[in-house]
Amino acid sequence: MDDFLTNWVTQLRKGILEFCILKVLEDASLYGYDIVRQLRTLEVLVISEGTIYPILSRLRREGLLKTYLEESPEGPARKYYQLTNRGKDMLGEMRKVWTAMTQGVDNARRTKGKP
Amino acid sequence: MDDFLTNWVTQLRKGILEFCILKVLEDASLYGYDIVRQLRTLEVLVISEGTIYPILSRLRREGLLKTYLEESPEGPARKYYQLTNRGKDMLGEMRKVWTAMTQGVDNARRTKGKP
DNA sequence: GACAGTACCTGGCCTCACACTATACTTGGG
DNA sequence: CCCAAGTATAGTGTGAGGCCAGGTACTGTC
Repeated sequence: MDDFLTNWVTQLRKGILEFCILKVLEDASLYGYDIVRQLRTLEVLVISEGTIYPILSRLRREGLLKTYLEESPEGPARKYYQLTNRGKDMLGEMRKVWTAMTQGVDNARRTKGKP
Repeated sequence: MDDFLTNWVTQLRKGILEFCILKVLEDASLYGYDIVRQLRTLEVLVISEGTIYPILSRLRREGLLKTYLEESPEGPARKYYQLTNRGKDMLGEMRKVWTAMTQGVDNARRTKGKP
């Protein structure tokens, strides 16, 4: 893929990842490694662990997520992430902005002088 | 508005601005100051000149836009920006990614194990 | 016991949006 | 005549986010 386009897609992902992480956590609590797999099912959001752990830490620091540990039958303990009330509220606000943004972009074109 | 949300919206804009600029230039050549006014009509994309000129320079450097000067009846000469062929092609690619991305995000949720 | 898979995390790099600032041309008021 | 306000373009510094590369550690298999 073209360099410019690759880079653009990276930029476009900014903010969107946070949004998607909160969205997948809306229905169920998940652990980091699993979130990566979830998002990987969306072609345009192929990410690695190095990308989402910093995001998860930040979201926890901001009070949008809380965590608890649980032992795993295969590998080290899993850290589950769960939406807080503040997280749920924020997700609602973000959804509004997202809707406005996508609709706005889709309608973006030169406003004609007179019809 | 909440600090976190404000910042998130800023991040979300990344990449989207470039896309919108190319989009508004698809129908007609415009000069920088006018592009700002065009995009300001979209509530979520309120930007200032300081934001758009670096983007325009970059897009021109990348060969997606070309420019020509034209005198103005009110103020200094205007620099009009126009899509190149490469710009048109790129816009097409970006549109595909944008569509895939927005649809992907809207479908983002926990994939159920078994129904 | 070496390897692959699972699971978590950090540091440094790059790019972008934005606030701030500077420049320059035109028009109208004191 | 100068100064303020509106038009128009441009550069710099800061801060934040995504990502690559790398590191740690636990479990089961050949």
